[in-house]
Amino acid sequence: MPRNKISDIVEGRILQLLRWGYSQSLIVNILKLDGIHVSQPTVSNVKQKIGRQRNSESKIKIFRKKPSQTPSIIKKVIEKIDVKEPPTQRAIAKDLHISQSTVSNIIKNSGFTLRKKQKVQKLTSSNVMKRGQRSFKLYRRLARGRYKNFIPTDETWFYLDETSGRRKVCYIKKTDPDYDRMIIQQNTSRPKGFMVWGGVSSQGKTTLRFVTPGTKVNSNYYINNVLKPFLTKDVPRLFRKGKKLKWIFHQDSAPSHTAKETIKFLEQNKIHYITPQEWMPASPDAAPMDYSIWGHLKQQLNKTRIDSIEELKKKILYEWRKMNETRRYFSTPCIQSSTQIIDDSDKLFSMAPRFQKVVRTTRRDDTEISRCIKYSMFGFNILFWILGFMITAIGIYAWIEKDTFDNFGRLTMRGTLFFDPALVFVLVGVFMFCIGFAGCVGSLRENTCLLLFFSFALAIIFFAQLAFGTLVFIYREKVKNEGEKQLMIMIESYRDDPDLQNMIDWIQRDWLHCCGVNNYRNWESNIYFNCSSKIVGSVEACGVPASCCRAEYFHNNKQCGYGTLESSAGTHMIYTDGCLPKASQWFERHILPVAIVVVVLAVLQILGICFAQNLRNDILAQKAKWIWHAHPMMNYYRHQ
DNA sequence: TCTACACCTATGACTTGATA
DNA sequence: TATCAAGTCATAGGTGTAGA
Repeated sequence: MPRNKISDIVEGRILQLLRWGYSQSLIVNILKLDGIHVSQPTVSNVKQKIGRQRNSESKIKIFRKKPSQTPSIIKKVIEKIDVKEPPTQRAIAKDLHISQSTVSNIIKNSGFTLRKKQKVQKLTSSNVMKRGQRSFKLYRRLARGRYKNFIPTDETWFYLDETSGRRKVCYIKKTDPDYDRMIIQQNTSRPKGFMVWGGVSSQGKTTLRFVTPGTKVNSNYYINNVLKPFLTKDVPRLFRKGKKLKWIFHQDSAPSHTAKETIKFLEQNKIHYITPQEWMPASPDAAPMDYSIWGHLKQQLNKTRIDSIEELKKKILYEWRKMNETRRYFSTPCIQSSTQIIDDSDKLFSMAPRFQKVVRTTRRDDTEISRCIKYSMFGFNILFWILGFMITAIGIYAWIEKDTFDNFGRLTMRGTLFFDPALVFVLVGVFMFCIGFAGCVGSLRENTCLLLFFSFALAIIFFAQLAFGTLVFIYREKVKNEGEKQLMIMIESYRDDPDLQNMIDWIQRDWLHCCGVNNYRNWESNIYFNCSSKIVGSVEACGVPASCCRAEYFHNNKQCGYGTLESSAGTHMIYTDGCLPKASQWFERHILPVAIVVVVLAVLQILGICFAQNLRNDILAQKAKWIWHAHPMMNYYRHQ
């Protein structure tokens, strides 16, 4: 049962009644009449509570077993965090014998917020404009895996005071005027340090080159002490001749890099390099050395305190060597950084967090387009394409040869259209041509739309064949009757279409050695071979086509079929069996080869669909990267 | 019958270890 | 380092009961 605290009004009413001398039970009854339900112990508690308050100097104190957030503890916590370099919460908790969570709660309740001190990049309107002009061009050069050929290089300063192991956090109050700004670290004047040059690529990293303090890094120094050793030692090691990689030198637009002498040296040595016109200043995504590698290295150095320049050099070399295991991420032209960028109007907008996390990543990105599948698809489909083209050409030629206008006229004639072999050739050829074109060009040009069409068309053909086969099996009697009817139409049209005639002749004479649909007498249905044609003086009346003649008679007498339909005539010179039963027998005899052909066709179709989908998925995966690389400005402008 | 007290439960403030 | 869930503890209010 929930217990609600009695209100101050009820408490005041009880107190008033007690002062007037009413007993506790009477007070309960009086309050009941007023609609207030309290128990007698409650009245007793009020009486005792007031008594305690009178006896104590202050209000009722709340005693807890282990009060942690006491004023003194809170004060101590605030004293510890409200300094330039506060200790960790864990250390504070250990010191004050409270938990880290309690420290966190005290900090939060006291109105403090944690801020990480970071250096920030200043992005001028000029930088913004250059990004807009140059980003697309640069990212096009980096796209489709070409970034693997790049060697981004850069110099940076390492200072002793950056390696003191100091924490880069501070606590700030909402009332602080700098609350909405990042805390910008200021370098101390004339710190002890030196400059280091280095570079990374998908093939590995260069040797670090230390610049002697006090040396002037001009074009001469850059060529002799950096570029020449790089060309003679690093490049042969990283890009061996067998790899055939056209490596591209990636450097920023420092004065020594863009000097005429340096450019001349690069061109004389036929080095492909990023020109000053392509370089995007202050762009974390375009300068992995500046915003990722050096940052990572400095982060590692900052963890320990280093007291001398020599020690710093050793530590840098040690950390540089350790970066071997994460070599792959060097090849990705994007960085992990929480860099903030300030534009001219001092507005803050975040950019870098949108970039991929690559530092310390262990997951490998091995996705690429399979060349084997791509060129297999291309090779197979180009044959299919050429074959389709040839079949179409033959069909069109045959169709035109017959009589174009007559053919167009016959398009409207029901029942004979699909028995035109030329037209069948054209339709099949066009279909093969389209599918072959889609598969061939789609795989070669990595066009996902064409590949989708290709796989979709193949899938439709496959399922249509499957459905056709199933229906034929289920309705085999009906199909047989319908086939018989259509074949009879073909026989009736024998003299109307030369191609149809050639086809029927080939079936009867060369393939099945048959005559008519069910038997040779089916030819009576053709007007030219029907006995009634005798009236008009047709020589073929009461005969069968010459293709019905047995081979031994056909060579000697092309008219061996004449008169064979007459009742008195002999049939020993012609085939008397119909083509339909003969065809049935042929399939029964060749069931194994037919089945093999069907299975091979089905497998080829399924493989075609799988290959096309696989290739399409690979392309989409690569495109996702390409789109990301090609439009880094999308994220950038979104924050303006 | 009245009162004080023990005991029980609900509630809320607080602490703490685990974990993201 | 922040946050969550579970546990701890004090307080308020209800119930039952012993004692005056």
